[in-house]
Amino acid sequence: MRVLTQIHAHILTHPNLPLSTLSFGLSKVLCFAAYRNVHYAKTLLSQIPYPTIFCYNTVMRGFLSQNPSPEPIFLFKKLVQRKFPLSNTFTLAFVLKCCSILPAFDEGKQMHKHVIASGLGKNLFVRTSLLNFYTKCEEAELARKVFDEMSERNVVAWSAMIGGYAKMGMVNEALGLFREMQKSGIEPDGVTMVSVISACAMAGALDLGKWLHTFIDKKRIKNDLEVSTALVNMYAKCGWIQKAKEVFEAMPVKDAKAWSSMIVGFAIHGLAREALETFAEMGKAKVEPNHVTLIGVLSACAHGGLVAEGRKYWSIMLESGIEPSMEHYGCMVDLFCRTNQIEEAHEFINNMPIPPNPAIWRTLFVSCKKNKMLHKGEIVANHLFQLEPHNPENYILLSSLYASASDWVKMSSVRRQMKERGMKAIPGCSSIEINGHVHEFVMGSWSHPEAKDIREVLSEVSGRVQAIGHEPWIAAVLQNVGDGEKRDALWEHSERLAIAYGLLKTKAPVVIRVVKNLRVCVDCHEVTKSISRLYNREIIVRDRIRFHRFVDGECSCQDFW
DNA sequence: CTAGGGTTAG
Repeated sequence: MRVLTQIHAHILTHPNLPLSTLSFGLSKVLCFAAYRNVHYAKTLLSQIPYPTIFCYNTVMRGFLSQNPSPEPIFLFKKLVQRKFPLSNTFTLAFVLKCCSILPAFDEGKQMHKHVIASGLGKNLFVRTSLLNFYTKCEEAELARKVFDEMSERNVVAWSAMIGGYAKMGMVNEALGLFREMQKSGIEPDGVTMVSVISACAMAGALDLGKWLHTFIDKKRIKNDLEVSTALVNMYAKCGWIQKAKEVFEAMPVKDAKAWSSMIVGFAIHGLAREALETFAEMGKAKVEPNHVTLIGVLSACAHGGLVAEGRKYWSIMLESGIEPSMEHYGCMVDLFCRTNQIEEAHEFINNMPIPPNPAIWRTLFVSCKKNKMLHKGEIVANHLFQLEPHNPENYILLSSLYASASDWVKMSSVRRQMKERGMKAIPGCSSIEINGHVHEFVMGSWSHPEAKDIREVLSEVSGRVQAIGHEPWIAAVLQNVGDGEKRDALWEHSERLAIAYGLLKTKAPVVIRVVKNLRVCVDCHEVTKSISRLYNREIIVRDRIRFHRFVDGECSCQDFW
């Protein structure tokens, strides 16, 4: 940098240099400065008599290589004002990238107009940047429009759209587009695979995920750090933790993200000891943990009920200079709550330096409900309703607090309020993958083509479960109806429909794997334990938070979830 | 000098 400033000074102290030489010299200095001190490069830009578009692009690129900054957008505005020099495809790509990083929706939309006006809209780089910008702003339809209007699409364009869908949570769209891509004859590469594997991880689609893994080997797609990490994550999120571990151990190089995936994987399976051992190994391997690693470690402690360890890792986190975020606080609150240290949890929340979010209050609320602390629960609910007056989940929770205390008057009142405000509960939904197809079951809905057979299986299961003395936990049903109807309602819970379908379509020793959008209720948990013993089947249920592995009447969570 | 990728509480 010192040399650069010397050259800069030299150029400026020779006023008789021809203008073109001056410009050229300063541009060269700017180029070198862009990555070292981008602000210096920006100053230089203003001193160059007639800067080329290349100079502007270089400074923009410099800003993009650093922390998120709107500078490239400002520079572009200058370009537009001065009408010189004219933008090229590189400029547009850089500015759009800046808009997606921030993200800056309005500026990006403006850029779309500039793209059209510039006549460079057909350029692949520009279009892909535009498409990526829209997905980062969660504008699925606008992104898809940009994609559909492309006259030619390469593997990058396809990957951008597939990955965009996956990140927006539109898993089926992502997987569907991957199939279309194959039909179109464009060969997927490692980047494409990472996006598709992530979509499988979200959907819990193990069979498809396994197929993709074979596909990678067969097509000799490079199994780099990102692909392997995505596979570890996918196997963990699809319930096959041993395979996740196997892929992880075979990785020649592991960075913080790879270690974090493995630790988080163990955590959601309730394998706290394994998660902590892996964290220790990570230390031995001299890989610095990041904030996500610590989320994994702390949530492992929470899932395992390890309070002392949780506190220990909390201080380790502070010592290693990781500033605790909402997620870290959430893990600690969860840790106290799961071990029924409600006062401790509440105090921890009150001492948070950042205002607690609804999720944190909900954690505390659920704990109050479990411990039948009606009064405290109402106080916590107040915080929740202040922050989120329009979230139906909060109404459901409060009414379940009253239901657990058999206070039907207050329960109905909450239900009525909910109805009056036009709010609907999110219905429970479970899915099971059979022969590569994901079958979805919604609570109480019998729209599946094989509904009749499923009913038969369920009534047989229900008979056998009751015969061994299962008492339905009817407090799980919120409706203010007779106990008989509550018993029936329990048998329509979505996970039972999915498990019944699994029993119907597969035979032992095939593992029944179910993914649920909400948490499992106490009664379903008990019933699934019984099914695993009575039918001698391993059943793995991924609920909204973690895994339950049912084998021979026991669950891996040891009734702690 | 340009576009697409992996880990994130409840």
